[in-house]
Amino acid sequence: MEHPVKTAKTRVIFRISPARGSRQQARTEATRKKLLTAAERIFARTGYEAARLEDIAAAAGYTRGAFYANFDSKEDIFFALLEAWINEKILSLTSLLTQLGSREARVSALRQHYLEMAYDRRMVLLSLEYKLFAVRHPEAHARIRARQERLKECGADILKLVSGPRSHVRISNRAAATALGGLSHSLLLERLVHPGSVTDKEIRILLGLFFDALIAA
Amino acid sequence: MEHPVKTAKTRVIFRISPARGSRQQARTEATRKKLLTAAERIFARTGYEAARLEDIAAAAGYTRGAFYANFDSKEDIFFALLEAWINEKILSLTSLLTQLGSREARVSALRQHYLEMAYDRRMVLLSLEYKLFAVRHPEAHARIRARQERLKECGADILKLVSGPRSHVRISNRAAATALGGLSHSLLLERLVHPGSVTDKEIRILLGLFFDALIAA
DNA sequence: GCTATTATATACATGCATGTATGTATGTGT
DNA sequence: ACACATACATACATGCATGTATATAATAGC
Repeated sequence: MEHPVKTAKTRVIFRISPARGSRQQARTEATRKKLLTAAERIFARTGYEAARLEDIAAAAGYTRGAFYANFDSKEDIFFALLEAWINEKILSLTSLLTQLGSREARVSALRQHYLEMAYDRRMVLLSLEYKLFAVRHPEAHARIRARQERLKECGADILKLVSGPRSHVRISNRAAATALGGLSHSLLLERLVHPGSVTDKEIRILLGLFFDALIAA
Repeated sequence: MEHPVKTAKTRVIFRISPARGSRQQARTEATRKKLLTAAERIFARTGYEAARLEDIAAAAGYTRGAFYANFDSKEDIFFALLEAWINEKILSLTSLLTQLGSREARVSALRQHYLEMAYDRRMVLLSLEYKLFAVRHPEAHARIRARQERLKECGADILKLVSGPRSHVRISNRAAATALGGLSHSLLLERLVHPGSVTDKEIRILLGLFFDALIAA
């Protein structure tokens, strides 16, 4: 009716009965959220392709009925999750950016941030899923790209704040942020594949080494 | 017969009719190889899960019949490909290791090696597939781990040759090799996702920076 | 050249995940 | 309390990839 176009189920119901009981609305929102966090786990565990909708629903405590009441397809929830996830990430990054004191405080906070990235297993795996999906689905490329772009810009802004004017720079802040995130992710991935192949200490040293080299450059 | 155990189809036929015409043998070997290189392309393009056996066969110029004559399953060819691929990689690495002249020559050759890694699109995607597969299939973990282990050891050996005794070292050669490979891979992945987000020049600089920092450390 | 064997194709059966349609129960407005 | 909408479950239909069994084409030995 109103939407012949294939749109994601982002609460079209609002329009139809705007003043519906906020009780059910809250309930819906809750299951939607549960489904999203379940999807986060399942996608990270099994990967996008192998993930079954039924597993996602079950992990949230529902059946596929609840799923299809809230999302259109696997791709739909995949993108909804990306949206929610990136927003959250950006929030935490900008808070890191704004509540800064001295430059030194900023530097060490940022250093800490990249170090912590190397311990967020779910984030690494999910992030990889989105990147691989983007590479392999050119039509969806733009959507994913736009999201990750915002995150990267955010990281670059922070690095900029930290590294000062970067006079004799040959590397953009964006590239530096990318490289730091990439190194962090790949080190964690390595640990996931070969636990114990790289020690905690080594990760800290490697990341610190690279971080300092970039800041200094 | 000899093998009740579920073994990959690695030419059991040899035993059964040892002196069969080498004509057919060559033919079989050729299609097997074609299937493997096709699988390499398809796996890299679409990922392991989404890859269809029929596409692999078609990409090699056959149908699924030829596939099942040579391999047992998707997993079977996946591992066969890993085997072939790692062996090839190790060969090229050891050749790099042996044909070395001075230490300087070795260093620059190794630098070059890591730089080139950042342009081998197929390798990055494939490598990720194997790592993700290993993380997600604990039962297959060991097989993959063993292969990649050999490769990493090889890289570490080379770094060792290059970096000398590493007196005041806090980072193992293994970890350093891992980190370099990881950075290289993640930079290329970034370029695949966001072409143009990082320039060629920046990649060279970033990798060089990190490489030098590691050698110096 | 004829038979046996191997290499590949074709056709069929099965399973499984998706999506849809319908059912049911719980909440909501009047 | 009644009519109705919403949230979710259950059952069914479909499609598609896998795997297997059978058929055909190519090759080797005699």
